[in-house]
Amino acid sequence: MITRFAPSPTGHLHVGGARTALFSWALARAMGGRFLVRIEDTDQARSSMEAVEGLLEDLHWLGMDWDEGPALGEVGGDPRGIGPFFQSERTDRYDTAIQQLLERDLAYPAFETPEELDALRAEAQREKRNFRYLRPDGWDRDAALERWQAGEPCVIRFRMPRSDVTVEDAILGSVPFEAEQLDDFVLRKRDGFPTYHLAVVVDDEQMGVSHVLRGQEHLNNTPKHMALQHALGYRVPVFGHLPVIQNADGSKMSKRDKDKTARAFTKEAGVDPVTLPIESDRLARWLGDKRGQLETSELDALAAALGLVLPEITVEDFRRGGYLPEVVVNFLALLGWSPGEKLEDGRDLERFDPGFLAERFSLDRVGRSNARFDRAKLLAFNQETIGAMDEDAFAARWSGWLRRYAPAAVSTELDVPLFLRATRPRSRTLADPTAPDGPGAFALSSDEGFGYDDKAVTKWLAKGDPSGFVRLAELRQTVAEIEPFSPDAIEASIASWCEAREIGMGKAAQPLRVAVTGSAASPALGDTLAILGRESVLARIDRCLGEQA
RNA sequence: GUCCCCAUCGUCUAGCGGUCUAGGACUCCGCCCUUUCAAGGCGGCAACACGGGUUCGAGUCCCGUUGGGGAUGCCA
Repeated sequence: MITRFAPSPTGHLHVGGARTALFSWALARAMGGRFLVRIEDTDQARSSMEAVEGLLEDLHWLGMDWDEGPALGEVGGDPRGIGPFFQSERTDRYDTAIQQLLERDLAYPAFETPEELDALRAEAQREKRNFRYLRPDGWDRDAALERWQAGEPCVIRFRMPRSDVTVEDAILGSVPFEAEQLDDFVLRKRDGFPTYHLAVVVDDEQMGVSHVLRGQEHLNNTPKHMALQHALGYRVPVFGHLPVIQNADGSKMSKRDKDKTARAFTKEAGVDPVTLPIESDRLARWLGDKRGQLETSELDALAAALGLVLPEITVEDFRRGGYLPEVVVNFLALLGWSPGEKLEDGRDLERFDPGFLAERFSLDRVGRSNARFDRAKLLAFNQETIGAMDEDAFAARWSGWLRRYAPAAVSTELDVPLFLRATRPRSRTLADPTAPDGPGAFALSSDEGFGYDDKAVTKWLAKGDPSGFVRLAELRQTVAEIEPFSPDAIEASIASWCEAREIGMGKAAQPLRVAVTGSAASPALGDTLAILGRESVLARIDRCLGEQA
């Protein structure tokens, strides 16, 4: 068995692609087969080398390895001599295939311009007809070949056989397609590059791919691919079409969602284009073209300029968001696959690592219905995994994330182990401890840099008899003398202070907490104060007393 | 419009004709614990889209309706 993942390098790996890759990888691993990666860069306008590198790194980060394909460290290579793995470097092979088809009159040049085709489509739509391109009956082959030979710009189309095709899908079963629905699709574009349809068929054959897993959005393409395979005398691989991953609103979760969100927001915001970080002609074109896509960097810049939060779509988005790769893999695997096993206590087995998938994955347990991507559940999985790690493992993961995404977030003076002890149980992602509104925010601002929550001040400091301010002033003295200034000693000292006055801990803890963090919620009091350090705590108490009382 | 796919709690799913008064997870809501917020423990709400068949028996099989999704590109 040979499976493959064949992304087009137009940006980071998105979650749909990640799941396709994951299932393909897991299938090969579970069946003792091979898994290869191929880069489908036939769209010259949109492909880039940075995207290739990003894609490979995303795959690697998720824990997948490939036996054949572009090299990334130890992974990849070409042991069978089936490369290159970039379609842009395989054009001779596509030309050969096209030549064969042309000679047998199974393919032919077509000279309509894109504009003419657009017009034909528009006309068909007006008349509520289905447009499909077919070679006319009285077509003059010699004349067409002559024009082609003369170098007239054209595309090469496949002569789709006028017969019904049934796709035997390993997930969906038999899927019939009527001949009337199939048209003479393009094999080679005007720019000389093959279309996806031709390239994928040629490469899968030449690379010996036996099982093709892909999203259901490709199901309609499959009869075309099968017809091509028959025409070229190729083997037909086993196809498996995976259900679509949907957004919360039920639409397909796609890379273009970022463009979609940004486009809608830009139009609505009604800002002067000159103030935006994108050249105005390009911006106008993008705004007017639903199919147009900006580069990731452009989108990020635009979002920043507009104060817009782009939807998380790519693996990199989730990595930046502080999700763990094994959790992403686990969650993605559950979107359309389940092990179908119960634990001893009657719960479903649903938490597993990539190794489990690689051992147990099978096509017969892949679902057929679309699945919505539920952030809440992903977050819950991430939190649970973070909570279950031992301290060192968590610290290592967290600092790895910090170095990559927020190297300046914490000062060198911070007691990191203590900080993490306090923030980890309150964190759902690696980004949470240092998030601006996260559980560790109080420790990351200067003594003057945070604001006081009015409600908290009123409730815990202004009210009461004696008031919180009065207690706070008394506590200041106690706090100044705690030795050592450790969580346990602080807790013990405050507790005995309360005991002596026969009052509950809350009467002391809350005024203190509000004074040093500005809010009524923070980690345990001992941890909170110890993280700040005595000096900072006293400074904040003084500030509070002076500013709020 | 046309073609294709799909249909169990709000969401992800288990269920492959009787063991289903439909199980689990997430979310949500209570209660406990508690110096706050979390975490943790316990409990609760919540689904077989509808209509016909087939069958002794249907969430499970068939057909239709409705609903959702995908495709309809010289993108992949």
